[in-house]
Amino acid sequence: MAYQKALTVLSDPTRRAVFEGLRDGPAPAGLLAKRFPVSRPAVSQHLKVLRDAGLVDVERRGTSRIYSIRLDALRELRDWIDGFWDDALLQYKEALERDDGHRQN
Amino acid sequence: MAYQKALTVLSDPTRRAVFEGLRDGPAPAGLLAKRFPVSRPAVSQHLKVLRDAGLVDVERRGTSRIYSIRLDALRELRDWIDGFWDDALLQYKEALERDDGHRQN
DNA sequence: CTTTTTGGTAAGCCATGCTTTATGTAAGCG
DNA sequence: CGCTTACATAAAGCATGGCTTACCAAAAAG
Repeated sequence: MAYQKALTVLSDPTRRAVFEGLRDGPAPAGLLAKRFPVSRPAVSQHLKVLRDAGLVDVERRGTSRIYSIRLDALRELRDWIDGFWDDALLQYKEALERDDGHRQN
Repeated sequence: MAYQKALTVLSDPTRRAVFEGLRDGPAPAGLLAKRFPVSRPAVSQHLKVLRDAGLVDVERRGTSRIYSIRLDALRELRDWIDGFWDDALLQYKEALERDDGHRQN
């Protein structure tokens, strides 16, 4: 049930942008920070939140820390959304059929 | 690019619960409100936010208003997550192959 | 046309949390 | 060893936003 944490964490635009910055591959914190109009500590804190939520991984290499997407939490979020979508779609189809049925009566 | 609004809106636990309350089918506002430990106006406000984000639809029937899931916004969110997931998975596989390659050298 | 039912709107309080500046830490470098 | 690089952590300010109480609106019932 960690999709809830993921949703909470991905709600902030800046943090979401930081996370999306890892979409093409791992990157060091500094490089991520330079892309956004907020201070470097701000990005650092966002990364911490993302880490605590299990959305990213860190690996120290020399003085820099390489961040990367972590699949587990992302998968839970995907599964939740997909399940929700499936239910909603099914609901929609059933509603259509009910309407057709009524029209025939 | 409405997945951003969806993510923002679904970050609040109560609001998310209200939204999930529509997962099994449409429901009137009052019935939704009774399920949660917050006041009815609070739920009303959450429903307004969900409506503004395009996540739910309203239909007036008598004095009550029937809320239901709206597919469009949900689909955008699903597509974003799925795309992100695919990219992340691809990244993971490439990383594995790189490691294997290094091991063989 | 008053009352009831079912909700939405307004105002205000208060906690959460995002941001910045300042400081701390650990690894490479000369 | 200092010094620099690269980043984290701490403290504080300030805005956002969720909750409650109080009030309003519209449809149905009688």
